Order: sequence, then C-alpha cells, then structure tokens
Amino acid sequence: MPQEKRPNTTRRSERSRVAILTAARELVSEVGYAKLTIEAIAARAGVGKQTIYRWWPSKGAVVFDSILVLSEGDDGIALPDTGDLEADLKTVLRATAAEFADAGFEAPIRALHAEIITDPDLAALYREKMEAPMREAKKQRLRSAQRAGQLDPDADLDLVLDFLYAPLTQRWLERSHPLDDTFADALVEATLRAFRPAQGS
Amino acid sequence: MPQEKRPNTTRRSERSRVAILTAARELVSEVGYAKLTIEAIAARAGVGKQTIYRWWPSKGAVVFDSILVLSEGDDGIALPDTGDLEADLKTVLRATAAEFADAGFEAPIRALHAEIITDPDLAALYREKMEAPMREAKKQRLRSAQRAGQLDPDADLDLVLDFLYAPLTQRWLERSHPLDDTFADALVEATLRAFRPAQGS
DNA sequence: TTGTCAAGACGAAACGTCTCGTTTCGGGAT
DNA sequence: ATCCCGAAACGAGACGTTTCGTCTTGACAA
Repeated sequence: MPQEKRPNTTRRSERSRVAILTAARELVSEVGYAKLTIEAIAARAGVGKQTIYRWWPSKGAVVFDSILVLSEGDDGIALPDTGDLEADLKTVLRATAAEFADAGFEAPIRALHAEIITDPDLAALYREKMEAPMREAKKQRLRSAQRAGQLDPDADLDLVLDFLYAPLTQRWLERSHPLDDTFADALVEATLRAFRPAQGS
Repeated sequence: MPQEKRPNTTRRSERSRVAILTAARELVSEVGYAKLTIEAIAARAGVGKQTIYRWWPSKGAVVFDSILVLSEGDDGIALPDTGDLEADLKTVLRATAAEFADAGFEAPIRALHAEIITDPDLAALYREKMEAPMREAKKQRLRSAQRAGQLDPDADLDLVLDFLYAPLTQRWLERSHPLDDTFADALVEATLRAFRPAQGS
C-alpha cells in the first residue's frame, strides 16, 4: 500500500506555516500564479524549501490553502433576510460583483479557478471546502423565500443559484463585460421571473 | 515603437506549420497542457524549436492556434430554426453538452479556458476569434424567435445567452454535476420562462 | 543569394531531493 | 520541579534534472 509517511503534525511550526501561507498569498498578487515559484515563497517566508515540500504536495496546494485561510472566518455567514427576496439578492450579487473587483482578491482567485479547471482533485477539494458551505447558506435564504411564497416551491435551488452566479462569474473570468450594479440587478430580476411561484392562487 | 520583426511569411513552410499544430493538439490531449513542452512539440512535429519560436510567441499561442484550426470549418454555421424555439434550443444545448464530453476536445478546451482566465490578451483573442462568431449565430436565432413572438422583443440577448450557456460551461469546467439532457432541457425551459413575451394582448 | 529549415548546443531559471548543522519539543532521570 | 537527551522539524542551500528561450550551424529551396 502507498501509505504515505506523514510527518508529526504536533511538532509543526505554526510560525512557519503562517509565514508560508502569507508569502504565497502576497506573491500571487504581486507576480501572478504562473510566475510564482516555491523558492520565492520559501525565501520571503524565511523558510527552507523542504519545509514547504514536507507539508504540501504542490504549488497549487499551497496557494489553495493560502486562499482557504482567508475565507475561513466567513464560514458561518448567512445571507441577509429582510423578507424581500429580490432586494436581498440584489444586495448580495452587487456585493459579489464588487468583491470580484478587489485587487487583492483578483489574482489569487483567478489562479484558483484556472487550477480547478485542469485539476480534478483540486476541484473536488474546492467544492467541499469553499463552494459547498457558501451554496448551503444561499440555499437557506432561497428556502426561506419559498416558504414566504416569493419563489416556486418546486424550483431546483441548484439551478436557481447557477442562474444567479454562473453568468456573473463567467463574465468576470472572461473579462467580457464590466460587472456593474445594473447587470447584477438584471440577473436577479430575470432569475426571479423564471422561478416565481405559479400565478394561479 | 516596438515594431516587431516579422519573418517572411511567403517563405513559410506549410508542412511545418501543420505538423506543429497537429503535434500540439495531440500532445495536449495526451499529457495535458501543464506538462506540454515546446521541445516535445518540436520533436513530434519533426521541426526545430526555432521554427516554433519564429512564428509563435508562446506555448499558449501555439495551443490556441491548434484549437482555432479545428473550429475554423464551423465558422459560418447557423443554428437550427424549425420555428419552435424551445425545441431548437434544447437540440443545441444537448449537442453542446455532448461535445463537452468528447475526450478529444476536453483537454485542449479545458487548457484554453484555464489560460484565458489568467491571460487578458489571450482572453481578448478568444472572444474575437471564437466566442464572437458563435454568439452572433446564436443571436440570429434568438432574433428570429423575437420576430415570431416566442421571445420578449426587449430581452437583452447577451443576457439570454449567458443564462443558457454560463451554467452549462461552469458545471462542466468545475465538474460539479453530470451534464445530461435533463439539465439541458431545464436550462432552456427556465430561460424561456424568464424571457417570454409579455402576456398581455 | 537570401531566408527558412532541422538539429542541437548553450546559459538561465526552477524544479524536487538531499545533506548539513541548528532549534525545538517531550519524556525520563535526577 | 528541573535538567538532560534523543528525535524530529527547522533554515539554508548544494545538487542534478528539466525546460526554457536564444543562438549557431550547415542544408536546401525560392
């Protein structure tokens, strides 16, 4: 069996771990993922290369962890629920669009998506650790709207979320259109038209 | 000005050009884009490395061209127009989903998308040479449907296309769900609900 | 005769492995 | 409670390998 030899986690240096993840995140923003080197991460973190190779299998894994750390604080968030689904969704989508424009997030998240496309294992990890929790929070809000009669109770919530987010992220990734509030609002309005409750009482 | 020195195109070897593009396409499918090397392309094509560097600026450009060649035959295509928009769109989306499953196309197109995400210049080239012609053909079909009263005449056609295609390509890229006919049909139905003509009159 | 061609030598850069001493940690003996 | 000591991770960087993009050579074709 290819039982991999794990180093002893309890003796791991927290200082080094944090320094590596911080250096990775900074360097991705500065030079881009493609030009990022393990040696540069080690140098900036003040760490031996072996310390990186001991705990991470690849450059992609390091960068993934460095991004994961950022979103770990936001884990338990819930979407706003004022009772007005359309207004709440517009708020959230506008915020998402604004987040995409943040220079500090742009380079690392672009790199993450690029890796996800070609690496099935990383894609699975991404769905489990980052995508799934977010999706569940969004679904909670949609279920609340279903109970309030603002959304078709039979709607496929995964499909609803794809309608809301897939065009947004695709346009951002491909840089094909500016992501302004008008677009975010149009997305919400069209999606709600597609999934509003049946008219007849 | 950085006027780039172009080699003499008239003396270019057509045999080498085709061999390079063919080798590039084959190798991407075999070993993946990340492990693809210029030297391997040159070796398989029976070509000197300099012959590649003379005509293409980067590995990405070679692979892009090798994919572009494939789609050049399909340039003037039009979507089916039987008069039934819903049926036609389902046909097209099912075909697109099936195309995504084709093993020969999968690796190169995944690589292309990964590069597009991180390379703005390549993204612009992609939109101009591959995305725009396709989008225009699809819009033609949608305008026909607008004239036939099957689609809201005021609908933003770019938004309609994003609703139809963005969820499909996103699920394929992220490998989050299987792309079956049921999903394709659901996409079409929900999109048409969102953009059907006003009920009145 | 001029410029592209195939072939491959070349230095630079980054890889992943490895070997150094050094530092840190936990358990046993004092 | 304090000290000692071995084990393991640590910082640093040398090492051989791979791939890069450039450069050189001689053949050949327009």
